[in-house]
Amino acid sequence: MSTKSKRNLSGCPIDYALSVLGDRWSLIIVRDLAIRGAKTYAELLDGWEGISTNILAQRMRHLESNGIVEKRKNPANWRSSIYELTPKGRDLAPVLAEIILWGGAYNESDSPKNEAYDTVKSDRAKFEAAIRENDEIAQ
Amino acid sequence: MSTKSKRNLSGCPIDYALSVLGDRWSLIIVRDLAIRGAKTYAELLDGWEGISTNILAQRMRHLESNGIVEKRKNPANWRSSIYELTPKGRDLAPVLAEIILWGGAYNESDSPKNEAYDTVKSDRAKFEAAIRENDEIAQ
DNA sequence: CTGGATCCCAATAGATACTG
DNA sequence: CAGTATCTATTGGGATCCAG
Repeated sequence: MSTKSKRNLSGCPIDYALSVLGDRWSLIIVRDLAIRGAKTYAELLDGWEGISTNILAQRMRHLESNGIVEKRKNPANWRSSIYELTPKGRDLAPVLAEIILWGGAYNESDSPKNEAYDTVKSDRAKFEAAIRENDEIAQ
Repeated sequence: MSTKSKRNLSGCPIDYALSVLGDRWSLIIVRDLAIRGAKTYAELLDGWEGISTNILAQRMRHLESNGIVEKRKNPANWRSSIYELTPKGRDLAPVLAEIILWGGAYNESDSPKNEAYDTVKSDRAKFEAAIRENDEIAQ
């Protein structure tokens, strides 16, 4: 098992980013935490795409060990945990912004309704600030 | 087989981008075309990370069918083909830029020597313009 | 109940050898 | 040079099980 980082041989910053986020699910999870306001395992499971439990658990471990997310106890409900982005994770805001702009420009299908997707286009600084401050602009 | 797009159920622009680029290699290939000046299959094979031949062939087909790259004959050498980014592919420049900035900020290892990585930091517009114009700032 | 772990099985990714 | 063929390894979905 081992949370061995998927190897970043070249030292290239893109390769490094891919070693942390370069799979089909990690960035979806970041998106759910950053702009959909998901906070718990159950909320992450119940996303738009339907990740399975084993993959989610594995990715959360990977993201945690790479300093993207942090897990803490929910003070309001001791049975539940709260996941949140670290500053390193929140620094992905500009990456998310550019991906949303590119994906929005070339994807034919309609985006799901989410204020954030409009915000990126109309006021990108606001979008990024919201993620950085962990304010919810979401859903 | 089939170059079936890896499914973009949710319509989310991020999910769309991931359906095209969300694996360990596609963005590496885009990087090699955009900033390392690779143009042929052999040059792509001979990158910093060492992709294997079957994966490269498969990804090139996927990228081509998703409108990111274009293949044409090399006018100077009829036995060889030239791959290049389409405008859609070159529009990934801002995404690459943000990834390089993020990866550069958090990756401990030294980046390989490439002018482009310095250019992003010092003059981002120049970096993006170079990719958009298909000028080589590379290696 | 929430947050997983486990198992089974299908589908993909990948290394290496080889070919038109 | 630009791939394909083959074989192995890893990932992923879905159901179920289990611990706090």
